[in-house]
Amino acid sequence: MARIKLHEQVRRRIERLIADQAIKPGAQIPAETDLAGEFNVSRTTIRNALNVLEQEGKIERTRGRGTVVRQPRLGQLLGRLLSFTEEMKLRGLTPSNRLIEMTQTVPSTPIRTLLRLDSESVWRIRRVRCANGEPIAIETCYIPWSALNEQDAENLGNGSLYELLGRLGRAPDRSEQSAQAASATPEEAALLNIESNRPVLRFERLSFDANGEPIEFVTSTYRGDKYSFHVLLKR
Amino acid sequence: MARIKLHEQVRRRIERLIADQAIKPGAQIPAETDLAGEFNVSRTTIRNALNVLEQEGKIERTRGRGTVVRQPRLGQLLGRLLSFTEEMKLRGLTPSNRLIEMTQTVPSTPIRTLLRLDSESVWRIRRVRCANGEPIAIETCYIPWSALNEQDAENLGNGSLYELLGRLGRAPDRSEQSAQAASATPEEAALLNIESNRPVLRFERLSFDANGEPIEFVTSTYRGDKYSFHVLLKR
DNA sequence: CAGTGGTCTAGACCACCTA
DNA sequence: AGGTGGTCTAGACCACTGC
Repeated sequence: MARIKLHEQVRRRIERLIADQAIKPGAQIPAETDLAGEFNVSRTTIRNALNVLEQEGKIERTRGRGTVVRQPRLGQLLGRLLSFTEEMKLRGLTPSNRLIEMTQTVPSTPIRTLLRLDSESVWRIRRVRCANGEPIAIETCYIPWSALNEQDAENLGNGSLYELLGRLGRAPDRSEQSAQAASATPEEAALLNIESNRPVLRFERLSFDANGEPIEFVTSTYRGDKYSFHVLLKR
Repeated sequence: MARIKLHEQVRRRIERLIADQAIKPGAQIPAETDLAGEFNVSRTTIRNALNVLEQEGKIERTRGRGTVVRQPRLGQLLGRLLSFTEEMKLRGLTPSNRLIEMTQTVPSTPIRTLLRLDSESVWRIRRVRCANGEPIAIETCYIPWSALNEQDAENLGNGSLYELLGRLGRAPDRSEQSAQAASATPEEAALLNIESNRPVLRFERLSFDANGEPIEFVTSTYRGDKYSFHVLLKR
């Protein structure tokens, strides 16, 4: 029986209120002390929950004034680590995948270094990622061989890799991600159904499990015209 | 007399230790309880300070194991709101500016809406941003007229806008930023000293002061070959 | 002025790691 | 078993807002 953290329970209940429009965008959320009383937890726990909601862009806090529900204005905000599947669902799109390649190889030295491997092999998984059936991105993902057996790997045609890794006890916990603008190579252009040299967003992501062990290295190429990346920054 | 927050004092002292290599990358930082004893503050205060350092990518915490100084591996990480000037300094580059345009205009409707203006005019400031003398980005920045007088504005050729706004009591506190890949327009290409249609990273940023009032809207176009954007994401 | 979120204290127990 | 960071409590005072 998995123990669910208190502040997570609180967060979900408030998220639910927002999603159901029980508290409408722009409207005020009860004060932190009131929430603490209602949920029968300490104010610290309430604040932990609200910190996450703030980071996700769902609420906005102002000292002396209160906390209000934000009306999402730009696209979906990405302040936390999400899988492609999760992200597309958040944006209200239906994700799907097309598996292009799934092989076991020994990767290049830089990738071996990032994944802290010597000469072990990895799974190399290439997928075209679609939203509402339309190709949005190409993802090439390197998973240490030891993390995945062949049978598990077979389900990846449709499923979420993060979900799978979670069931194996190696859920991603944090990642370093970089983004860069580039031109689509002919191969990318063909897979994404765009012309060569059109602008694309290229991401590299190195993810770690809760032990700080590298669990995946991913490069993704997103169509420049169909995708943008949003963050909330605090001073 | 400005009151400096306790956790900020603590953060700076630890940052100093890291910068001076008194604690080397990979080495362990004293436990939170020990730090609390040393600095004579509560553990909560220590944790507030460490949270920021973690978000900035300077330390890495693992439950049961401890906290170590991260060796920066990718480029500079951007988890917090920085000005161009600050960012370039962090990357060890020398920032400079070339002012292209500085006018007072009434902006288009979408920008008026973002800045919550009716028909008031704004300062429209276009600058080429350079690192070590080389053009890196074009920045077009819209500041509500009321926030800046003509004399202040004159210093912008060389100075930091954020510093100036801070002195006027309207320092940016948070911002919403989006990033997109695109092709350089002929004008952009000329200013950035690249060919037309080369990939660029286009950012839009809407910043707010501590009262939640919009203080600037900025669009920036960065050379795709000279710039990438890094973030640390937590699950 | 009362009410809000921001900061801070001094404890406590837990989950997890290393030895 | 002892030490670590993660969670949580029950208080307190402060800075700021808006009436």
